Amino acid sequence: MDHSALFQKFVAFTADLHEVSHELTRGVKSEDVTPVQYKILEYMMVSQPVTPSEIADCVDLSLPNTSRELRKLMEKGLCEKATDDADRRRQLFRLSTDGQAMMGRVFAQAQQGFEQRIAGLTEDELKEVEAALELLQRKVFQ
Amino acid sequence: MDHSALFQKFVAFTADLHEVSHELTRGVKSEDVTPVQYKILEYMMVSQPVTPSEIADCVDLSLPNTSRELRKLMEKGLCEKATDDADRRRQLFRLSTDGQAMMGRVFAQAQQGFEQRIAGLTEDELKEVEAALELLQRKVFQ
DNA sequence: CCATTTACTTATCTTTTGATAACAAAAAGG
DNA sequence: CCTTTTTGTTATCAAAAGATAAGTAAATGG
Repeated sequence: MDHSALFQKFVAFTADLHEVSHELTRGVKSEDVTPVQYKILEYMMVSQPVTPSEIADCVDLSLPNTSRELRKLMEKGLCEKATDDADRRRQLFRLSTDGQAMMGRVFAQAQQGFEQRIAGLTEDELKEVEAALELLQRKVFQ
Repeated sequence: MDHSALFQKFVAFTADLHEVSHELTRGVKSEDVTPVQYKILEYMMVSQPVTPSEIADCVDLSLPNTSRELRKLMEKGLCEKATDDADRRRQLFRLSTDGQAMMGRVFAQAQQGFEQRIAGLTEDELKEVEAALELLQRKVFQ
């Protein structure tokens, strides 16, 4: 198989997915968070609680800037901080009730957009989609 | 099929792909362009020539800000401007020789990273990957 | 103990990005 | 023609994000 052609398809695919996911989360701008702050909240949504170091790693932010954004998120009442009892240097951050609610709304809206996209598919086609997602993750993303 | 479960998988998939593509284009930071400028160059790479309006639409930038970034890219010698003869209001932008060369390097590096990821796959598996990409584009991205 | 390392914070400054107003030139359409 | 619309530019200001220096407190490891 021609690896270059496959790479081209991968690039086009990536561009398309990026556009779709951007469209699905478009509504977030109405809420009062910046893009970087949203990325932090999204990360908290999937792995809670998290330390500033973990966030800095995964969101690709310096530790001082992570600290600043976390402070802003706390001021907005979207997340909470607690000291780790096992290691009192570590700070554990999690979404507050409001933060959970907000991210819940965002995900619900994204899911609704996703549902519309797959609305016309049959059961068999849905299974194909699921299989394709799993195959790409397994073979390409590792 | 459970649509919520499928959506969860889609979210995880999107996050993974985002991470991979970020890793593949990591080396661009060494070149002297900002993230927004890189997006413009990437867009020019796939569709040339482009007008400021088209860029503004696709890269999600206001027209004044697009104009500013295009000026910076021209100052850096990465793209060129020419007036459309058919409609002299329209400005046609394309990559300069340097710009082509730079994006060529970026794509070559990304392709190299991609090759490593698929290095262990058999011919049949590569065909599966290609089929999965096409299926998702057809059924979900439209 | 005590020096060193780790985890985080605060403060400050620069760069990048976003938003808006005002303008110019070409085209479109009576 | 002459008004209106389209396309793009320039200028300016504010907000967001990046970078770096300096400092604190807790843990680690002789």
